[in-house]
Amino acid sequence: MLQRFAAQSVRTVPARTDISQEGDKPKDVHLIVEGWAYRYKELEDGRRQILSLFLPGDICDQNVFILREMDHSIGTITAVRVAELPRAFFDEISAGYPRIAAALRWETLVNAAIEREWTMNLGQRNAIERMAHLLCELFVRLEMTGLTIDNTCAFPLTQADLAEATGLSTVHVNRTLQQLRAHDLIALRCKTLVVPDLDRLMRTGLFNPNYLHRERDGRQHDASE
Amino acid sequence: MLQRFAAQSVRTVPARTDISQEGDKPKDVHLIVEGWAYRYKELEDGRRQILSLFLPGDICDQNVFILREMDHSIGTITAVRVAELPRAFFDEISAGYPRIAAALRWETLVNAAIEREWTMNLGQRNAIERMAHLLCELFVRLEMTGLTIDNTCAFPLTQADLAEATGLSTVHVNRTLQQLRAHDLIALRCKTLVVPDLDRLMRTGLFNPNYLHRERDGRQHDASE
DNA sequence: CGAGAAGTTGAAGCGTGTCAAATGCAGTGG
DNA sequence: CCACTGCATTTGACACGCTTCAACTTCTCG
Repeated sequence: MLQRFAAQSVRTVPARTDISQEGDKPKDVHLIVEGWAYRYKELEDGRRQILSLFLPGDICDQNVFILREMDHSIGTITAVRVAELPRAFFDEISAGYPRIAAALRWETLVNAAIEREWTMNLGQRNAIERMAHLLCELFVRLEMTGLTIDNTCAFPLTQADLAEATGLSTVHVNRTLQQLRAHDLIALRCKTLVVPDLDRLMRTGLFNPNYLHRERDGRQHDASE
Repeated sequence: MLQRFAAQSVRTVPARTDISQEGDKPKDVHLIVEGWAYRYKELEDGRRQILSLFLPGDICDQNVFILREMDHSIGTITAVRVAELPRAFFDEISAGYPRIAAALRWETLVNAAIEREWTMNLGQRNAIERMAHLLCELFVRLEMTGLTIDNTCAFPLTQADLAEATGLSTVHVNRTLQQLRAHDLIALRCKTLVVPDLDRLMRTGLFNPNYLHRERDGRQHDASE
């Protein structure tokens, strides 16, 4: 359903490039068709925090055009194919396609829930749990979009990226990954992640997938109830 | 504009009570009319994280009824007067009141931005910065709703609450507050916060208020552009 | 084949957490 | 009005998880 509209204007952005920056006037909304991107923010002194990761199928900032300026930046990790959804697209949807509008609202809610779980992660989990949790989340999200094969998925993040996402230093990320490897919880080499036993990884990350609301992709919501 | 609808069903919830809990089926959306509340989540082993604070005028979880179950809980800090907004309310708005619908979407976006700034806070700022930032945010938000008098506001959070919001231990919260007091950045006694020099507090918290999008309350947005 | 980026390692320091006990404060009942 | 209870705040001593710094190694790619 989205595909039809999305096909409109797809462009390719190279790896490690900003799609939009803090302070910009928001224009289009971006749908990630292929590749990985991330939302981040930085302090004056250079400290950076990755706030969310966008995987194929994710919509970056629904409704942003309502705001006067962006309060964060969005950058790519890999080369990314993005569809640019103009404001008119959303107006049209909300005027004539209640089912799709509901699906979009559902997407927004799930993204918010994911961001909250990240806050939980940073506030309450220690390094190992935090890393395990992040890896679980990414694996499960990729699985939902059919981007895993058995217990394997592509994993383009560097250890420096993981550090900015988890609020740890790169050195400690390295040591944490080694610990996870030592316990056979993951294998991570050559931009490829293998999770031999997802349940065990979930347990070490205190990962409870409820917040991803995997029920049935949010399509039924306006139909039922 | 909201008042009219909100007046419908206002009820009072005592302090330190859950309004809704993780796992519940979401029903109504809550508008805080008076008092403070918070969104939180906890791990199996009891660690708790406060994810957001709701002040008078805030709407707790727009559109939640789209989800099958709550992925977090909401509880009160003080006694709270809440208006319960039924699903029908939102349907009505989005059908016939585009301006209000836009204002509601704006509210959602600002809340999301605030939650993201909290992630930034937990991931990148140290104890002093973190605490200073949180106090700045609360002070400014209260100021926006006219709930400050000069440089003073009510402040019902306990140090244990602050600990759960900042991801610090209560002991360290206590020491951090003492440091802030020692530098004359705050005075905090008897549930009252005084900020003698907001600019200095902002600087020590690396606080940049952009993310609150204070421009003009989001009312003009559907009119202009 | 060379150069820069990504990953790895060790040693030392410090910011926060933990534990435990003391103090202060508010509400309750006698 | 005072003793009693329980919660919030404060303090000290100690432990440890994580950061920092700096060097080294291994990959990746032109």
